[in-house]
Amino acid sequence: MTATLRDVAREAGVSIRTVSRVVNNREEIADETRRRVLDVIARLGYRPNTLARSLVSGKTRSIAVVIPQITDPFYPEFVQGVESVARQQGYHVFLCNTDEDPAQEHKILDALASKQVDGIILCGTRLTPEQLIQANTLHKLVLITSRAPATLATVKVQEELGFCALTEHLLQLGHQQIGHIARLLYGNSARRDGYQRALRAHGIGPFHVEPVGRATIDEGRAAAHRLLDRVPALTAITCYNDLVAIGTLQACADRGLAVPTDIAVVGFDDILIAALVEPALTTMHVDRFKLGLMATEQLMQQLQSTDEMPAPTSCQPVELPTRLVVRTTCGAKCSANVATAR
Amino acid sequence: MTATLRDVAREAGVSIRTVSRVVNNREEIADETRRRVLDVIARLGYRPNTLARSLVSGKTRSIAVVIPQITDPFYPEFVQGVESVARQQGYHVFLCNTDEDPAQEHKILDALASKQVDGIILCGTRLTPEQLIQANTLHKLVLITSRAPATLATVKVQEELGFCALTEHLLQLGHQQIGHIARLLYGNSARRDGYQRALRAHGIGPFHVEPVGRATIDEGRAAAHRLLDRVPALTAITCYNDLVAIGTLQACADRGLAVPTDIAVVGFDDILIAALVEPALTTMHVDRFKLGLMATEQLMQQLQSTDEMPAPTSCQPVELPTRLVVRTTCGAKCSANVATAR
DNA sequence: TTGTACGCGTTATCAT
DNA sequence: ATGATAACGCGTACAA
Repeated sequence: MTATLRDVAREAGVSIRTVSRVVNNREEIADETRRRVLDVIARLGYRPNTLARSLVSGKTRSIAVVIPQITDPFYPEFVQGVESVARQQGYHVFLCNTDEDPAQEHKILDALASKQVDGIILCGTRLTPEQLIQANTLHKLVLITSRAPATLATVKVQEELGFCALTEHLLQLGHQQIGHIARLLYGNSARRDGYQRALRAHGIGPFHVEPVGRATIDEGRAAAHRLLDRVPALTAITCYNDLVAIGTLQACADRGLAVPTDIAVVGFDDILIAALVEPALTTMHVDRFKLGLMATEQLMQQLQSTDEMPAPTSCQPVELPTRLVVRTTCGAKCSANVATAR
Repeated sequence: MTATLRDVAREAGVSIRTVSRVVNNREEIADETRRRVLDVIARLGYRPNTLARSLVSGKTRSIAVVIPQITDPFYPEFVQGVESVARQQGYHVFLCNTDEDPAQEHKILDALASKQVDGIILCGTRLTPEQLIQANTLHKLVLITSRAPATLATVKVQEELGFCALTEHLLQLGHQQIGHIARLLYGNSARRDGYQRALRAHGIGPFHVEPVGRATIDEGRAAAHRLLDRVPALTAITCYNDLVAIGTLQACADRGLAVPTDIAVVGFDDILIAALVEPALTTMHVDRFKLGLMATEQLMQQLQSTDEMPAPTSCQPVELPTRLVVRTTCGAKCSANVATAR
């Protein structure tokens, strides 16, 4: 069906090796020969078989990006970043959704090992540290997470710092009763920690944390209702991310609470929708495209490292700063009122 | 480094062939032998090398989905659909962004041929019909588009029909001066055609079509301004998609036009944001996840077809219906007013 | 039930 | 400058 080196060689009356040389622009070849070979290549529509190449070289020039769900608004831009530097470097990208299921994630990693991908970017993993270390022996791995074994290559968003600054912003506006809707992973959350750290710095307590299972609009709405039922005096709610915040906005509307007059709401990530809802959401911007770039560059470094000359696996994880985006839902414009009101 | 069949064979004191049989659960093997082999496999952490397998079988069990941009809100759910049935069938998915650049698209298709992917789902292609037919000789191909050569396997959204129904809805509400913001590809657009068909059916003219280069919020906003400058009497604007419609909403706000009181606006696709903007957008729902499913199933059929028994390449393209979602921006609630007003 | 040997399409090592 | 040939890791006739 599709032409091989041998076909070209036979047709051009040269050896396989010669064709191979022409294809790879190797060494000197008689111009006359090269011309003839190139001619046959074009005529037969020959294309090198990457499979065979990879079998010999041990490299596939393909990587995988493993994420919970591409439909989560956080990931498309991230993946775009990954793919853009990957292709620029001649790599192709497998996309794998785990559906937030650890078992599925495990199966995927296993299958990718057989697939001989050169490296993996693993996001929002649900695996245990031990499993991650195990996976790292199998793959060249870059993790995108805030809770990772220190020995693994990691790129992280400054979640705790960012969320602390976000909460601090509300505190500056005079809020004292601040709640938080958290998404806990094995009981942990860097964002919740940031929330708590900010309150603690101001000597404010207790914490009002309400968990969601998944970080969706609907779960956010339900959680906000639970939280407000429990602590009606809240003047502000910090949300795990923008989707949850939008759900919270809906819950406030359900209860006839005006935002930001009666209560402030803030999100995290700054997804497209955040700027479009009414009232527009105050949030922390996370440059997800850049995060994808950074992760992939990190991975590429690992890929270029040899065994004798291992990459300077900077023990320090690469960190991506966040940026406060003040819109309407925090009531920043009303800061004077709030300040004088207390 | 990583164990091969030979390693396992040597270690277990059997032949390569025997190990191969165990791995593939082939034929009968003495339980004793199988046990011993499985034991060694586990101990050595052997994993079959898919590369080598593929080289022999001529199948990689990987497909590619080629799209303009994963950050376009249309695609994440589509890709999710693709990946879900692909994995279920044991296939992995390469994700390739063309950035809406025909040259890039061409390069990608070329590279994928070398990659030996088993099939490709090609969305929103910018290639010419001739190029597509050419590409189809190189790949098993499924197209997602409204403008495709009839001989190629295609899954299409009922864009013209859907847009016609959408426009009809506005006509039913009494609108007479209806504009359209179009995204033209080589001068064509199924959605614009639907708009025109609806008007024509009611004997209404002329058409008021304003083009955008890319279907984004910003371009939509600018186009809406141009359109309203040109035809201030418009009582409704139909937009190529929801992003453009949101831009149009912003343009209306810029001009102090109340929606839907002063002017109606409708979109297409029903992306998540459509329900969240204020006022909520009336639009046509396109089940993008299902579209992904359908495309992949179509491709799987092709993959299972042999040369002697070619797939019944249904000359008829598979079609996905759309569904009208009435929200606020069309002013359906005010239909009585509008009807009596004329 | 198990083993031998060849082929998949390339690259790379040695000759010539 | 060019050619024979051995890997790469696996599946599979064909033998035993």
